[in-house]
Amino acid sequence: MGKADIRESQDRFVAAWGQMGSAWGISRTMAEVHALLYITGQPLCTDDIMERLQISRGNASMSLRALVDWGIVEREHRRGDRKEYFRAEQDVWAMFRAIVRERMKREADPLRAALYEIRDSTIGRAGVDPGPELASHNRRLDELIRFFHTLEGVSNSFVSPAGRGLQAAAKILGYVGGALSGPKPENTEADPDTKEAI
Amino acid sequence: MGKADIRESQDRFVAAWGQMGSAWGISRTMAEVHALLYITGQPLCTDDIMERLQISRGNASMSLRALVDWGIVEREHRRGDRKEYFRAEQDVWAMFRAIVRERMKREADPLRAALYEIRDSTIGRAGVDPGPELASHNRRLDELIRFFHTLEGVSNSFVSPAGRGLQAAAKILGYVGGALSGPKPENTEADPDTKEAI
DNA sequence: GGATTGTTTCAATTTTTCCTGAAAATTGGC
DNA sequence: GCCAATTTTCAGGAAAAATTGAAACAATCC
Repeated sequence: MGKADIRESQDRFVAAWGQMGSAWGISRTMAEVHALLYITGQPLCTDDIMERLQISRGNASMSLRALVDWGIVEREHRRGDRKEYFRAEQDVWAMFRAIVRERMKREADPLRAALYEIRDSTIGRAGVDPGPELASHNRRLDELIRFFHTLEGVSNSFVSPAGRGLQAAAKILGYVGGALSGPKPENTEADPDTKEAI
Repeated sequence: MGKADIRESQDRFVAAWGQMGSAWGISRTMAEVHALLYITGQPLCTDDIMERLQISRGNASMSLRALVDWGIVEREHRRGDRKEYFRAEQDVWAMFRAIVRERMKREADPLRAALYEIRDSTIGRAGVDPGPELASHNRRLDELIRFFHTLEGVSNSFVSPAGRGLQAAAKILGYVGGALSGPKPENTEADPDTKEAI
């Protein structure tokens, strides 16, 4: 179990993480850079990363910046050294929260906005019978909107700091589960309008 | 608000859903086919879909099969008609559960298996001091494994049928939240070993 | 303030993924 | 069992995404 073994183990982790990333719409390299920073636990500079992953400077720079934007990697400076170093968030739950926060913001929110927009421009004039086809079209859009609304509520409370967020999210989920089928869980004062709850 | 308006509204939904899909590692077309089936609510045949989305027969066939594999679209036959028709799951939560189930199975499970494999081949000989570097490497892997273990537990209970699943998932989440910081929530008998819980 | 070290940007290229269309296989009706 | 309608497969081509590398830019030191 020497340094070489650890290095190989790290490389395997990097590969596995990179593969997972690409299944989730994240560029393989970006996921690999993150994996490397996480698994080494050390702050690394651009050159370290380029060498270790055999990627170009441009690619490393882009990936690092994206990771910093996502909030799961941070820059670090050292006195007497002009290089920038990068360090990955080491708390897995904090990392997960950052990812959820970011993906909701980038993907779910715009989709929800689009859904509202679509519904509002098709809902038909007030007082006029929409006809069965439009009615069920609107119903489907509404159900989806409701779903995303709930999802956003759960995610918002989850994303708030520390374990508190997890418990808040659990509460809302429990409430939603209750509302969907069967009696409410006891001891829950969470608002069904999940956006405001917690 | 005529048929043409509904059609346009559907098209906009299809486009929005397709875009979201591609951000999540699902081919745009596959997401669009699903969107079309969901938003029309009607069973459609391959030709309907080809024409509406302007895609090739091969593409339509592949996308439909994938959707069926995912469990969010089902085949439908009609007497005296050799065509196959396809109908999308209309319950948004059921759809979400199917997606979670499938993605866990395809991506999280293999990753977790890989993590175990990596850890077990690097953990060092029993009784031999691993040294600080290997120790913290192993700790990081373990934390990740624990995280995925928990995630799997939450997802497994969630994925079980109906609102029950949601509540079960909420319970586990609440427990995890409690364990991570602060006191346990009351009224929770969920096993911390989430895999077996529920 | 100029030299040096380090970072970012982006057009060109490579790689990957997706899609097409026609051929092969399958299915249902008779 | 045969035929025609329908579906599936897959090699090749098209489109999209990721990556490189070099030039522009920025920061730091002396």
